[in-house]
Amino acid sequence: MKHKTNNLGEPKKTPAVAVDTLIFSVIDNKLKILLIKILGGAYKNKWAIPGGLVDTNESLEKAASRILSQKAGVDGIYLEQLATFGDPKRDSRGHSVSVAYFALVNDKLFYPKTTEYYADIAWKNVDTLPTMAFDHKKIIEYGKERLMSKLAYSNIAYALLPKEFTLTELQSVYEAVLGKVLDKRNFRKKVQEIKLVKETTRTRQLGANRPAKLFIFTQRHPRIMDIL
Amino acid sequence: MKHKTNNLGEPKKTPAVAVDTLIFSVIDNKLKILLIKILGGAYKNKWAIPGGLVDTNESLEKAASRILSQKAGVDGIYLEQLATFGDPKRDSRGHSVSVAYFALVNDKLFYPKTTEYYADIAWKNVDTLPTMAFDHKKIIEYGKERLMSKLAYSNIAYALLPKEFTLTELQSVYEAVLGKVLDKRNFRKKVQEIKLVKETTRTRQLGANRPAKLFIFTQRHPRIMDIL
DNA sequence: GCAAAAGTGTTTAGACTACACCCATGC
DNA sequence: GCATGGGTGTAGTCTAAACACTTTTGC
Repeated sequence: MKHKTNNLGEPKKTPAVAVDTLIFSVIDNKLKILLIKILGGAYKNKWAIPGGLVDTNESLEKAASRILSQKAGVDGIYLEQLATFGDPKRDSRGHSVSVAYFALVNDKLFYPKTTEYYADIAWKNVDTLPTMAFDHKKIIEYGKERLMSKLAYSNIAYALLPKEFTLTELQSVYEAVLGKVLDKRNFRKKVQEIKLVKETTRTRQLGANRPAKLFIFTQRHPRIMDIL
Repeated sequence: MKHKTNNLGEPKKTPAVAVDTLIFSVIDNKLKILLIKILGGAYKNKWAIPGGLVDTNESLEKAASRILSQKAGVDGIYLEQLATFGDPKRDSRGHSVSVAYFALVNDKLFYPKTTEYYADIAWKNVDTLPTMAFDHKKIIEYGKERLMSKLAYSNIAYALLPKEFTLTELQSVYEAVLGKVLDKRNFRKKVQEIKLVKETTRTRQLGANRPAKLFIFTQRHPRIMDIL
């Protein structure tokens, strides 16, 4: 906080500030995370979560959005701060403090495409990660825990689904994140009782079977509520 | 994360990194926080939570401990990361990112004494705060929320109490933090059922009344458990 | 009429809430 | 014997969990 200066009046040396963002989605009933492959340098060809340095006079949230937009082509998604990692050895090239963010997207919204910044970009299963650069494996584990608990006590699942969805789709998002099967009747009863979702008049039919009612979230803004 | 450099090979400019620590305690059945009064500069005589800049090659936790020890004479307490605040306007003197930590102490352990770094240091009621510097009021509110919820689903109350305590003392810590009265019978039943505490053979007698059994925490390390 | 996914209720056990009186002590 | 805080049990309500069959559709 206090901008102490040394006896030369120069600012004291502090670590660099970066933001790194975990982008989660549920695809094919699996919890996935968007990873990038590093182009060059000490960590060449290692996978990492997208991130970059924060500019002075830029807020952390703005930096996170800017970096995601510039480097991964991802825009306008739900973002929430996760935690800050500052171990001096987390990056072998010098001390940087990373403020980790946590984002949820509905995969239908966008397909990753490599940019000039990265060697590759891809959705990876969260529980079979490739070798990760820095302390990113730890950050992902931490983020997964957060996601699991937020799903249980808030409505953020809305960020993982399209506007309209079936209750089966909603349930399988929960099952993919939590890694366990849920009781269909109890689940449906609960999400309607607590007004997490409400039904529309529309239906969707995929195969040769009964059409499913389409539902929407009662609120598409983060809100605390007991779900499981 | 990535240490981008500009075309001169100089490191890109990022904000300064500080840590600020919320030190909570329950004193006289009130939730209090340890505040310092700033000595000079733009925020002279405003109150703030103790903090300071992080050195390069110093971890955030180490920086927090060091600063608390140097500047407030507080050592060896429970510390946990709260969140990071990075609004460019949070400090009028320049952009700094503050990693806020959250500490709990048993007031019996120490009495604040002013150091050369501050004009004053004192315990203040959390719900009647003086005018605060920076965005510290917001940080305190955030920390109070965290404390309230952690008390409900973990055993961290141990950090607010001495080794041995009565159930009445334990209950009033909960009541002070949560700001509401709890049912004595239900509270006692619960904390023993879930083995949050266990009784000792010792008792304590204060006034002209029945002596109270003394209890200890079953575990004095952070652990998740449903309490309320 | 059959395959495939959607949809729907009831029972049971455990947890949480509300609530009032006796106990041990010092003076 | 009275004032003070310590200590205890039960009944009613609510919530969570377990569980299986009927419906609608396309072919």
